[in-house]
Amino acid sequence: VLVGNTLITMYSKYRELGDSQLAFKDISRPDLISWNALLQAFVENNRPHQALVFFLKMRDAGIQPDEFSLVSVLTACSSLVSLTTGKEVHGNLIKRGLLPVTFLGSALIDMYAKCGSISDAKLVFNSMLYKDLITWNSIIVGCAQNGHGDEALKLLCLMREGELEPDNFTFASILSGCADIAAVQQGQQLHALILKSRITTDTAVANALITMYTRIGSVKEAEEVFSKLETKNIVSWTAMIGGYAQNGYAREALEIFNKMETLEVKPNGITFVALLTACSHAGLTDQAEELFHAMKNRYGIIPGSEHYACMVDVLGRVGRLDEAEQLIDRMPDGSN
RNA sequence: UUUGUUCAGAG
Repeated sequence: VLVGNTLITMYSKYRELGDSQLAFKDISRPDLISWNALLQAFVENNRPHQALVFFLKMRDAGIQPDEFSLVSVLTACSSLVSLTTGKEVHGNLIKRGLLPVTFLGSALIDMYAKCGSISDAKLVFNSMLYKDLITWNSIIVGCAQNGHGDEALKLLCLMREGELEPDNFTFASILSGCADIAAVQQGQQLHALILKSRITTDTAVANALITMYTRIGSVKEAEEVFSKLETKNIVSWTAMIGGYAQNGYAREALEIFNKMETLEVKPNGITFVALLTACSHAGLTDQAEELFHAMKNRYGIIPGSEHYACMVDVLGRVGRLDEAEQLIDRMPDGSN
């Protein structure tokens, strides 16, 4: 059993979910850890629905889920944005007298926040006696992602009044909250605070700064953060391209995309959304068509409805309405 | 041997 359980997890880390399932089947008497390991494998490999199905199967098999199982299934509810299922799970753990401590607590907060019920998230947060860094981060992220950037900032103050030091997760999400409400002053204050700590070099934090600055039109500041950042990832590049696009700098957007290509950084679907909007805002029809073609043929990215929408916009703006219509007819999701 | 939080996306 021990070897089998280890195998389930190992295959899951290597994104071989099928092998994890086989490893589970090969265990003659799977124990609670076996069930938990495969449940978590579904979650980690972006199969939240299968995770829920497996969770029900587990109960049918007479296995009482423990804290590990519940945290995993709550994570699945978060990614499915399934508030009703999440509440059911919460109700069950209340009935069983399980308290929302550490892992369970933050999983609940995260579930409620991701499902848009920030009031429930706060109830859980306030009911918790011991709050660690991740508990705080979970509620701060919840506020930041639900348009309550001001509350996120207040929570940051409260957190620092206690003995807890915010980390890169805290700053990245708060900055992104500031970008959403265009809280310029707070954002700059945070930037100053970050420069004093050694979090400056964190990629996610820098990426959030880039977005914050381009949202308020400070392209120069964003460029400075971007150029100083040594560990650029695809989000950094896409944020900068999108920042240029939103501020009308289509040429610059296309230029750093070329730079990306020469450095052999692989763009993703979101990168192309940013590029196509840059073209559509600037009326660069030919470039847009080239990019749309390249994304399929050179990069093997299947265009989604968001890319088709950009192209329809591009063609529509120059009066090529028939072609726009034909494109819609060829869309994979024509109902969009 | 199994569990929680962050950063980029169009119309």
